[in-house]
Amino acid sequence: MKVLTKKTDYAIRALLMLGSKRGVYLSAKAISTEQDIPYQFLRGLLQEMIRHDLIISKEGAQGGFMLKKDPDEIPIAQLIEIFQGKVQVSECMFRKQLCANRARCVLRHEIMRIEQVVNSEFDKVTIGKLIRDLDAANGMTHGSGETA
Amino acid sequence: MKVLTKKTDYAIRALLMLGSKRGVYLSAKAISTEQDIPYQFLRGLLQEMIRHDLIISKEGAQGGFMLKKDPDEIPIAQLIEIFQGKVQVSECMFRKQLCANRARCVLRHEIMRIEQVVNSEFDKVTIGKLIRDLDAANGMTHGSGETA
DNA sequence: TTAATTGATATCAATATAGTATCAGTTCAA
DNA sequence: TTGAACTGATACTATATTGATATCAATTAA
Repeated sequence: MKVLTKKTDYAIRALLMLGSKRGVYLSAKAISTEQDIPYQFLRGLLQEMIRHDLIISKEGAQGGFMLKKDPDEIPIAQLIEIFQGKVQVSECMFRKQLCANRARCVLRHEIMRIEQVVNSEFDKVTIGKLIRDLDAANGMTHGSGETA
Repeated sequence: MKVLTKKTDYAIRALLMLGSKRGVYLSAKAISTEQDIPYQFLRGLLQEMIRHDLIISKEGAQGGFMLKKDPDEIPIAQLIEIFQGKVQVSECMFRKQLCANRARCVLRHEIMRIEQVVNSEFDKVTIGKLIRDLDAANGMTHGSGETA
């Protein structure tokens, strides 16, 4: 069971890079090279993140991408939702079988509870938090701002 | 993001049925009909569960399947692992990028922590617990042992 | 003007998921 | 002792999802 697909993985890494260099435009090429993400694939992801108001872009030479939102307001739960769809345990598990003739379905309830736990965990981890964790780890042995 | 695939979903339902009728062999056909699971597909799942020592079978007329383990010792985490593979956040997320030259990787640590939370939640829910929840719900309006 | 860039889309390949078909072997019961 | 009701095993097909590539137009800075 793969929790994060490549799309989400790549998107997080791109955002970490954008979040580490605020105020300047980073090109898709630069991100692709630095993070070892397939160029055209990454561009699709960046477009998708523009549509979701996470980043902005500037066209033309010296153009690129920049964070639009505060990194602390980008939980990875949101990225999972964008690139993998909302967390759902299964389309309508148990419903036909068990919930047909009663209002409340304990199984579905149980399953939904887990769904919420999972989501809340992914909500706690934001791009901002990851950047700080990363800086702290880098700070032990390197100057700040590094990613490798 | 789909947490349970059809395989896991069907397997859980089959086990709930087997767990509700202990001591008798239920045929794949009976389970398939009752639970509305594609017959041959179900048979594959049952074989897989035999291999994992969850159930036993008896061949021939009046044959079928029976639980081998105590329902309380079958967490759905195990079924997810069997039919969808171990829960993993991503193949080796962040490792190349961030962990190359240091022992500890805070990001990976963060991600692994979530992995454990998810797993522990799925460990808490066993087939036995689901059967009891189900019986309790049925008991409110029906005789016990019903599944629909 | 031109090289560096994004916007938009079309296409493709690989993998995973879901489902079907077939045949051999076993067992119960008439 | 035969035949129907079963499981064991395996091969196959269809569809969806994931991962990746290619192309061309439009924009911008130098």
